[in-house]
Amino acid sequence: MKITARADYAILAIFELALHPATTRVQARELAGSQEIPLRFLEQILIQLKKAGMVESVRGAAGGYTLACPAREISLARILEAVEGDVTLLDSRVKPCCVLYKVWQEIEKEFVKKLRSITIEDLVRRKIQDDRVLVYHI
Amino acid sequence: MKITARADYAILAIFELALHPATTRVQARELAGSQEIPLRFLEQILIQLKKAGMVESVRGAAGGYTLACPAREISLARILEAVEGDVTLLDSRVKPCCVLYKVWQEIEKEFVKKLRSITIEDLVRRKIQDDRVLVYHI
DNA sequence: CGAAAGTTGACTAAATCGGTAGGGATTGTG
DNA sequence: CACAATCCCTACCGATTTAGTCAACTTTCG
Repeated sequence: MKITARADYAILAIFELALHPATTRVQARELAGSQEIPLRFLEQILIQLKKAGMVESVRGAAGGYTLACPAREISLARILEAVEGDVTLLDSRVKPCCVLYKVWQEIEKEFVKKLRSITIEDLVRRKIQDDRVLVYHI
Repeated sequence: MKITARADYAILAIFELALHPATTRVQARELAGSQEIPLRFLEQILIQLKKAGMVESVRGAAGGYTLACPAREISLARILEAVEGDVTLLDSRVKPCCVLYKVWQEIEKEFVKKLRSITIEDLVRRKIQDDRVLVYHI
């Protein structure tokens, strides 16, 4: 019932990408550095995100990553699905016959709905707001 | 992000106990049999539930388990806390500095609130209703 | 006392998690 | 062209968690 480090990193990486202008390429090394993610581990995660169509990459000397679609189209649910396979509370072991099963399904449905409603754009907007509050405060 | 078998079994066991009259003792063997839970594994779980004050046990030849409090006072959250230690989405690794942290906390809060609102009594009520529907249907 | 039942702690096999490592493919630069 | 920087792919590894088993012990009823 825990968010995995993998998922956490994936969200942070995409978030960091979204903070850069859409046209500039950001290198894995830079993403790893700014969010304190082990580089080699992040590279694996980025491959998953690429396969899921959320980031694009350019190889070679001046290569790097960019978002493959608007931040508004990338929800937390989408990222979790990409790196964890699926976003479900029950695994296949549980039999769909009992009362409890229905209850879990209800809870899961609500949970996923929430995850689907929060996008990277929301996170960016929140951050900008937070930063502004901070500035006012000084 | 999965419910563990342990937690699932714990809820099923308490649910099964709640289906019996409050005064009758139910043996671990019987609970295990009716919910298809490995007996030895269930015994471990029952110990945890006992320590958390949700079940009482009587040893010896005519021993067994009973609920230690009304089914209405046993929420899913309480059971999960008893067998899994805590009900949190983030582990301590995540640093509370970033925007994402706040978002996770919001989601977690909502999730736990839901788990706290569903009690074993609710499950029993639902089951009775389901069974009645079934009877009507025949 | 003896049988039935609960209790406990140690143990284990398998899966998952959080990474690391090596090497190959691709591309800009000198 | 050579080379360095970068991404990509596969394999591996140690620690932890999960799911469960086993043996031995204690308690209680008859």
